[in-house]
Amino acid sequence: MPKYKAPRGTYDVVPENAHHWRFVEDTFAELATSYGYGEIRTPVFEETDLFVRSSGDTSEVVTKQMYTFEDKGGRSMTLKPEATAPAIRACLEHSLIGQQSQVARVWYKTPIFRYERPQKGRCRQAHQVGMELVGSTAPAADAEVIEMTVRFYQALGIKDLKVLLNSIGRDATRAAYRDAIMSHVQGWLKDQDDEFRVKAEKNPLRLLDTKDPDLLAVLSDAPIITDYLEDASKSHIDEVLRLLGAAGIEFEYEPRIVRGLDYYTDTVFEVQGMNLGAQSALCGGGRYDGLVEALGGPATPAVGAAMGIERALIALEEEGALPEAAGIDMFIVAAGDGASEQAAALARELRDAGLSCSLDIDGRSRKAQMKLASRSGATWTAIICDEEVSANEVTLLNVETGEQNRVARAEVLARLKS
RNA sequence: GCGGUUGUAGCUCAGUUGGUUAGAGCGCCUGGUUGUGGUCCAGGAGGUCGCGGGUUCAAAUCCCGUCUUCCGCCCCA
Repeated sequence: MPKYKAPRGTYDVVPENAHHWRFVEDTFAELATSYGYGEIRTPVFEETDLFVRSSGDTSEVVTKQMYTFEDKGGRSMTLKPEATAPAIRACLEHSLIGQQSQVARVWYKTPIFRYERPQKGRCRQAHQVGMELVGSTAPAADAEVIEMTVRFYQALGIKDLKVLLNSIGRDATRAAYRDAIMSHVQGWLKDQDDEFRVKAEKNPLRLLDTKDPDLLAVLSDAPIITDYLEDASKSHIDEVLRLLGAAGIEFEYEPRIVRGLDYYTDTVFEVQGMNLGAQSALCGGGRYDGLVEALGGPATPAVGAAMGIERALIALEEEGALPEAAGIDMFIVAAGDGASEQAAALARELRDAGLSCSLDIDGRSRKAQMKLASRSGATWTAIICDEEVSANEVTLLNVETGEQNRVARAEVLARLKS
């Protein structure tokens, strides 16, 4: 009916739902703060090259999904399709990292933009929270980030999930494994259409997370990347697994997990929800020891993760774990001569004292106002009608208990606080 | 980007083989009854049937296009 609608793949968050978002965002902010992470905010757009460099110029995101435009100065800009590269860029720019042995821990909350075919849990403007731990090669860094993601979902109340973990090693491992996997699928690949051929050519590892049953069958006895790991990678992931075990984190080692962005090295992981349909990934992350250098900084190790807010909300809804909206403290019902002035004065007094309250401003009937009070979810209803005005009193109704008292106007605040 | 699906009041949906002023429930507003939400009673507002074109004497209903939704693929958070 309205002429204008939110663009395809976008949506509005209205007051009815906004507290769900606040819940997820606040939960993450508190968690990250408790781990000593500081918040970082970066622009919604960056130079296009930043993302091409970081995500890889053959990645799906870069080749097909970016919102790229030329600004009036002729520069190519892109709405951020992911949050890690901008965060690292900002850390470098402000010298939060780059000094020797310097470790930075940052968290963020941001929209991301990808031109995709919308589906449930997949929007063109999506939102993520996430963190980056930059400057450490220690397996404890990987473990810390993974532990944080798990505790995040625990804190939200999402129970139905699993943590999938893998190591994809470094360049040498991937080169060797790429050859191994290609020769394994070669026979099958010959009879396939271009879709698989192109994919295999660009990045054979991506064949691993296919849903195609034929390919899955072919892959069932394929070599696994774990057998190609170099000693350093092997001992690194072993230690990560040991630390997670010691922290009581449940996970599955899954050699078929790979990531879509090219910058990952060694540890990669994913948290999957159970009820999300095709968009099962709640969270993705891993180690990216080459990214800082690729963005022009000194060689600096790093590990991080990003969690989709929309998907967390879907998971919460599926599990019936969305929080109730908090009501205001008081609704003031006023009817009769001088009542509305009294009500306005009382409202000011309450607000000065840090309490929230609302009232009717359109002169509705007492019944209508009582209805508004009920719907507002207020803990208290104050009634100021003729009798109360002349006696300089207020009737206080505790909505939960049904208890009701007339108290002197001056005592209202004290009564609420007791 | 590919295949499919959806679209009628704020919400959930009816609307028969094309046929007069497009309906219901819930919600919303007003009044009445209980000093005061709830209940009950009476009344009311709100839709160019996603949008555009076509066929027809006549289109929510048939055809074409387009947008949107959701599902699968793809991709990923």
